[in-house]
Amino acid sequence: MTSRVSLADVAREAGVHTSTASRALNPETQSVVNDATVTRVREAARRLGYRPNTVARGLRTQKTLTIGIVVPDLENPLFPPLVRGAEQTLGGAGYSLLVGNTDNEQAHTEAVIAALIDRRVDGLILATAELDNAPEAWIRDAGTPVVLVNRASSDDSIPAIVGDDHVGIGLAVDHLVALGHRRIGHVAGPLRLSTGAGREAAFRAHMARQGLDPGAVAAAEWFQIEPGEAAARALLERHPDLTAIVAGNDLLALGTLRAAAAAGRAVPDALSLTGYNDMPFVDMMQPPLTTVRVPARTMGELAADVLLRIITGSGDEPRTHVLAPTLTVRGSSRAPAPR
Amino acid sequence: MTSRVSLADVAREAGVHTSTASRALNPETQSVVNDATVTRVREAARRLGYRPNTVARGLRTQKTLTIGIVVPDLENPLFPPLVRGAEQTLGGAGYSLLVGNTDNEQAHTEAVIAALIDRRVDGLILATAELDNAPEAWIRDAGTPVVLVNRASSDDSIPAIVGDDHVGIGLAVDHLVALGHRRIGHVAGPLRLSTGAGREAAFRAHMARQGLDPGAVAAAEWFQIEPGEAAARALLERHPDLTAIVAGNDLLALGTLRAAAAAGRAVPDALSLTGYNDMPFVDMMQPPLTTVRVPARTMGELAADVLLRIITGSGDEPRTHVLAPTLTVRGSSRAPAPR
DNA sequence: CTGAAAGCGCTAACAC
DNA sequence: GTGTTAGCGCTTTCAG
Repeated sequence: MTSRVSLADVAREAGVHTSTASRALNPETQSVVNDATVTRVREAARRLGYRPNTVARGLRTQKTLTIGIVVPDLENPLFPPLVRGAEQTLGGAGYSLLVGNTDNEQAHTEAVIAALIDRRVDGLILATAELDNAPEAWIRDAGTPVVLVNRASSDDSIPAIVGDDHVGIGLAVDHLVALGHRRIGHVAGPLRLSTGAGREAAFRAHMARQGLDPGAVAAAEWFQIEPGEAAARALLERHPDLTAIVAGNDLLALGTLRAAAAAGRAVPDALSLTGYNDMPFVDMMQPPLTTVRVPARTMGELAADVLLRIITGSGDEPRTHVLAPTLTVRGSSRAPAPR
Repeated sequence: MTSRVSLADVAREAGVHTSTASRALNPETQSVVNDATVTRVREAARRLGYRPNTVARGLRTQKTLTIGIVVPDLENPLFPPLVRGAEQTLGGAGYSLLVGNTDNEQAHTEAVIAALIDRRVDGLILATAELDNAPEAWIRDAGTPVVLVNRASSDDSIPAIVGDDHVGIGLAVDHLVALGHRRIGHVAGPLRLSTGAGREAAFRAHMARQGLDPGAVAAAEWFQIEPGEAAARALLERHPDLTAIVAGNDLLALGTLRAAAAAGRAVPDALSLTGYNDMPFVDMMQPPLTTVRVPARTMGELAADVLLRIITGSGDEPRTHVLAPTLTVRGSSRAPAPR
């Protein structure tokens, strides 16, 4: 039970008052204390194996050195790099990370955020994608700093780290058009999520801009393989003449791959396909996926940076960052077969 | 600032003492209080938007309702399901999860664990694989309950949730032998990690049991693709006559795939390959990977269960659970080409 | 430079 | 059934 050593024990051992021990141990206030005393206290602390109680300190200082991060689904490969990036930056600054999963359920999301706020996290990184912004209102009430990641908010006073989905989808559409495709469909993500809705709107806009029919769209229930497969199947049945499909993310693209196989449409020979996110390992799939690259890890780091800036009140006004996506061309897209 | 409502505010609003308010709000002690009072207090709490301060409660009760989980690398696809499983089970019981990454560095691991203990987590799930058990000693000193996952400890009083690597590697070796392979190599994980060392030993044992040469082994620096590629390259140069390779995990198998391609050895035609873990998406690789399945999510749930049991002191002695792996045969293994 | 005293918000004896 | 009191372990005025 070495660790149940309290500051009082250290103070007694060093023959000083707890307040002095506190000052000697805290780098900030250490300069106020006699050098000899500092040494004596530190020595005692070391000898006793003293470890400060972060909970007690947090109660007193109203800072828990803990940040909450909320993601829809840690098993979606987009999120681990993001969490990792945030953890890295935050850890370097002495913060720990409380991670919450929401499964994209509104009710669950609110419960998770509430649990985090009850634990008095110093800040919150929200990577949830629900379009409904209800939580944001009462998070502000709670006075907890927030940064959004991978989605914007209707409340634009909240900083967000987002990829530019309009540009990204444009990259995919233009790539396919340049290859010679004209009948292009879209397997969209859930339209109740900002990423799903945003990319769908972008798809329609870019198709219209290209003078092409933007009507071949099917939305999946979730950003997962099976729903993507179902949506793609429906899309291919309704529009058998499509020569290419832009998927709303990589998991939907993998589902589309399955649906295409089931429909006897080999990718890329009989159907071109693009994904979104460039999540890990899609370069090793069969075929390797052409996809729009979103720098997930960087987004996590950036979100942490901005949050830290808000918390410490340092530096300039923290603002929304829009990251430019790039297109990674691989084997799943090629020129359509001549008719 | 709705949330800066304290229990004292609620008590005042309801016209009772804080202790009464506390009792009325706590389901455990609520029965002690007059029903009418309970209603009045709850009403006041609702009206004021009261949220309990978990930090203050934790200081008083010595329970933070927080569990720490330590993983080597969240970007290794093995771990998200594991963390997810733990989070699910823990969340249902009112606990939140602090997640720490170690990057497999001893020093970093200790710092992360220390940070968690300083935050007075109620328990710790360790999925780190370092063979050196140093941290375990002082975790016990701190009195924090621990469960190990994906590796055992030399201190067998610590419960662990592990897959049976000896059996798992046996499955892979026997599968390849049954296909007709005789010259089989092993791309091992880092031997300083329990999983790396354990699987390597298992490989040698099973090869010997089969009366085959167990000497074709190369260990990778890390459980990652590039180190796997390097180790596989070295192995194939040293033993060009190998017809099959058992990789220490799926990432190493993917690296081996690259090395094989670079050496002009098509998988599975000119080289059979097995992985380990059956991490997400390896079924969609080219070729789909034959691999030993480890139920990561179940392991996370089980670890959480056991930990909860220790914390609440309920039920029988928590013990180590050894989960039986299974072999998933896919496209990366087949009979060797006739010579 | 150091000690005394107060208090962060809550719960748990112990009274009445 | 409810109020009083004390204190979890720490930091931070305020005195001296």
